[in-house]
Amino acid sequence: MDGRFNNHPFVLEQEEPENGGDSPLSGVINDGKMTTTSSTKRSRRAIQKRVVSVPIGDVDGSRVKGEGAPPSDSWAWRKYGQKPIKGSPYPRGYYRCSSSKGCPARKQVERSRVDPTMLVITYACEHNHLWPASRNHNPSSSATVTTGAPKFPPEESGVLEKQPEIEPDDKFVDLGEELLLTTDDFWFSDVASTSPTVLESPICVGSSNCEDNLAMIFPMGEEDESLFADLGELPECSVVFRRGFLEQDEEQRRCSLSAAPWCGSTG
DNA sequence: CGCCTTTGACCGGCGC
DNA sequence: GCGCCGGTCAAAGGCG
Repeated sequence: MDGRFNNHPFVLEQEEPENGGDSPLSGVINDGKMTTTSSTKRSRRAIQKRVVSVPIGDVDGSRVKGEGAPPSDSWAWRKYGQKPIKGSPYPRGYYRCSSSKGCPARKQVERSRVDPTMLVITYACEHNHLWPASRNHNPSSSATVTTGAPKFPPEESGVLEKQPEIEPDDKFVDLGEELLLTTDDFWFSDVASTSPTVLESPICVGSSNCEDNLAMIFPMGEEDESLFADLGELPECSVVFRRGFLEQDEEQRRCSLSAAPWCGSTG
């Protein structure tokens, strides 16, 4: 994982809260209230998340609403909460995927403390449905998607020009009980397709599972089937998610902004 | 009419 | 055991 993702000048990284819990970042999923099925004993902090830094200039184009304008990814997000974060002058907004009712996908949007011009988006949980389902499903009827209508519908994914490496195809195909990944990485396609300047990288710092995770995310060849089989059993969240530290993210960003695209490849 | 945003309250987890 | 902080839910209001 030596910065194999440092293609992005900005940052992103997620880590495991092994610090003992100093991370100001807390998990999102695992809320026994709603998703008791998973019943993962992991504490909130143990949740894997993906942090993405996005220049506000790129996202605010979709819908500026005060604090952190939710980046316009291809999904419909509904804000369900906002809270001031200790130590941060900016509040954090909590968004939930509104494309699908049962979609566990969530994300936290907050402005970077160090770089007010940057938005730190923390994704948690993956969408359990095809692309913009429900309302935004129809490109022609692109409703008032909170953060933007599906810019790159699966069918038109081929139009992608800015992210040739990313193919926002169907993130996964819901075959009943299994979630099949039909493309490289749903997370990527989701985030990447959001804005051309989105910076995100699934960096697994000092994580032995790193490669494993990556394997789940990127490589998708003939082993797809077997992989899918596994995915079907694995909670999507635990498959591709990563935990992260906003704190670190900021620090790293700071570094990246300073010089290196990304410092502390392994924390 | 339906959906989304906003705000306050409540709950759980973690640290001291 | 207590206090603090983060995260989520629920209700009300506004807008399309």
